[in-house]
Formats: sequence, C-alpha cells, structure tokens
Amino acid sequence: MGDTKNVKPRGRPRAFDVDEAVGKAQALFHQRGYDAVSLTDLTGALGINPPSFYAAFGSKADLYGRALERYAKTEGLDFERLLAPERSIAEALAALFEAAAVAYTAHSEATGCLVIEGARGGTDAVACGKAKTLSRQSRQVVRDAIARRETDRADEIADYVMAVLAGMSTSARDGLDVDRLRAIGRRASLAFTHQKA
Amino acid sequence: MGDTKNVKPRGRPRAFDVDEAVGKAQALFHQRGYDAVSLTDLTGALGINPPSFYAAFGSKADLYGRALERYAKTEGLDFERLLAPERSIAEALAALFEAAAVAYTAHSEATGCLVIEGARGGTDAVACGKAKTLSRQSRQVVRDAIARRETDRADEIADYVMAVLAGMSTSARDGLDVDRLRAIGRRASLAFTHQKA
DNA sequence: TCTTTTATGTAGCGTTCACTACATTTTCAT
DNA sequence: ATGAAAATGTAGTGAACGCTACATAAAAGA
Repeated sequence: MGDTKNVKPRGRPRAFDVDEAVGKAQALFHQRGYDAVSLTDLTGALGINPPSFYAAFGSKADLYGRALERYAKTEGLDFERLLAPERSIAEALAALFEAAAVAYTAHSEATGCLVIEGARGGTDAVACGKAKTLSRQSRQVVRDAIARRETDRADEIADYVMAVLAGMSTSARDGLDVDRLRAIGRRASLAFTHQKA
Repeated sequence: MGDTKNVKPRGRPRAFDVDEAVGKAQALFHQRGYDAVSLTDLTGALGINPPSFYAAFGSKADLYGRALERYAKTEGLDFERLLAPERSIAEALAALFEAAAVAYTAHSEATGCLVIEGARGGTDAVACGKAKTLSRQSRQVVRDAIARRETDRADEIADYVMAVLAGMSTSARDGLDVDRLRAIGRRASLAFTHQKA
C-alpha cells in the first residue's frame, strides 16, 4: 500500500531528494520570507542548478506552495485538537495561544508563523495568494470550532483569535522569547476567563 | 519667525513641492509597502525624473524615512494623549485600541499601521531598520506611560499592547472594516476590565 | 544495441531594479 | 552682462531577478 516511488520512472534519476528539498526551502522561506529568498539562494541551498529546480518544482511560487503545505502538516498548529469541543472556550483558547507561543519560537532562526507572515502582501501576488488561502482555511476551522460553543459570537471571536495569532507571530519575529510570548497569550485569553456580557 | 523657505536658495528653483511629494510617497508606501513601490512608481506619481528625485531625497530609503516621520506626526496614534495618566489602565488601553481601529481603517486603500507593517523584514534592511526604530520608540512611550500606573507589569503589558496593535494592523490590511476591528480592540481590552491577579 | 525518456550542467535570456553621467535650463549674485 | 549654483530631461549604467535553450548524461524498455 502507498504509492510511494516503487516503480522506477524511466529516464535519468533525480540526483537530489525532492521532499528534503521542500523542507530546506520551507526553512529558508520561514527565515527570510518569500521575497527575500532568491532563486540563487534556493538552488545554492539545494546544490542544484536552475533547470533541475524548474523540472522538479515548476516555479518559485509553486515550491513555496509545497513548502506552505508541508509547514501546515508538520509544524502548523493543530486547531482541531487544540479547540476540541470538550474544553471550554476559555480553556481551548488558552491552550491555542500557549501552543502558538511555543510553535512561533521553536526555531530561533525561523520565528513566527510561515502562513501568517506569508499572507502579508509582498511583491509576488501569486505567492501571497497561496498563503492567504491557507490562512482563510485556518480561520474557517477556528470559526467552526468556536461556533460549536458560541454560535452567534463565533465570527467576532474568530476575528479576535486570528488577530492575536498575528500579533504573536509579529512579536516572535521581533525577537521576543517564548516566555514573553506566553505572557501575551495568557493576557489575550483573559478576555474569556471572566466575562460573559 | 520660523525658518521656512524665506530666503531664495540660489540656483534653479525646484519644479515640485517637496512636502507634497513626501505625502504622496507616504500614501504609496502605506498602500503597497516599501518593496512593492518602485522608483518608477514614485517618479511617475510625483511627475518628476530620477535625477530630480535623487537631488531632492537622496535615496528611496531616505524618502521612506521622511514618509515614516510624516506619518508619525500626522496620522500616527498619539500615545501620550491616549494613555494620559488621569485614565485608568483599562480606560487608557480601551481608548488606544479604539483609536487604532479607526486609524487603521481611515484610508480604505492604505490600511493598517505604516510603521508596524514597515518594520516587518522586507528585502531592504535599511528601510526596515528605520521603521523598526520608530516602532521601538513607540513601544518605549507606551511602556513608560504604563509604568506610571503598573510599574512592575509595565514590560509585560507593553508586549501585549504592541502585539494587539500588530494584530489589529494585520487584520486591517486583511480587509476587516472598522466595526470588526473595534470588536477586536474591545475584546483585547477585556484583559484589563476585570482581573487584578 | 538502440531508442526513448528524464534530469543535468553550461550559459544566457529578457526584465526590472535602484541609481547616475552629462549636458542644459533656470535662477541669484555680482 | 556674466559667472556661480542648483534642478532638470535624456539616456543609460551595472546588478539582480525569475526563468529557459540547448546539448549532454544516465537510466529503462525494446
């Protein structure tokens, strides 16, 4: 089972590992952002030449798309789990912000959220659009999870949650350590630990 | 009094108004961000040619610096006033977030905060540094204003305030209208309306 | 072996970028 | 009038960008 490269494809075999390359690209994009990573940077880091790059990935933006997907699977926040329905909203969001604080500072040279930072308009509209799509999907997941508990306030709370995550991502990129980021997250979840109005 | 252009400088007079040009540049940078505004965009918008541009402003990054300063003076949040010591922390921060909601959506084509968005690492390290300097100054003003009331928690609260402002700026750029932004600000200030622990 | 298929390395494409050399024009000071 | 000073328009610089033409190398199928 699993249709991973069992049959040999036919022609000259690829001299580098594609998945590994996507991982390296993900790290570069996360460190410096899409615009600040040039094709020369990428081919240099992968040890390949431009034709091999384009044969394997199509374009810089396409590779970015694969890096985003890989990030979402391997390092992105698991919203479904963190916002599981057995927790109260207060507990769930406190857990979410705590997880964000840890995740956004996990790699000292690649801080913040790749998706959130990528969704900010840069020079390339295609690349930015890919990140925005993922960001919207995340928002939808968050919104739906909240709606199970607070149906009418779901949109408003989702706005707040996305804003807090964006603020924490910004702060992480600004150099705040995990403890200061955690404090921001705890402060942000105070909005739910008391009131009801 | 005031040493505004009274004495005529000597040579050929400038064919355009420099301050007005800084204003146009400020608007362009605010709309698209530093990297996405090319010199061709700038000279086109100002109706001048590159030599006039460089004679007047020195470099793209220098003009950006002047645009940032102009923004801080004309459209930036007046932290000193908003965080005036006669208000409680809860009142002051609620007022700050309310003002941010309005300011960040005041121009439909140039949303968010120019300083915060500019401080995110782009391609140009010099331009980014100028924005970061202003951002740090703002943080210091906020921190000092808070310290007058909550001396030991000033840093932690300042982290939170800057993160909220960054999140609101992100949300504004994402297209949220003033009401949704206001709701985020109100939710964010709930952290201060109750607790004391 | 011989063809087909795919990936590779070399070299360079066209475009856009921020920025300038240079001659000219317009002003003030003498 | 004449020279100095400053800004202008024309035209183009070198560098970096994402990307590609093309011949060659390495594998599988016939």
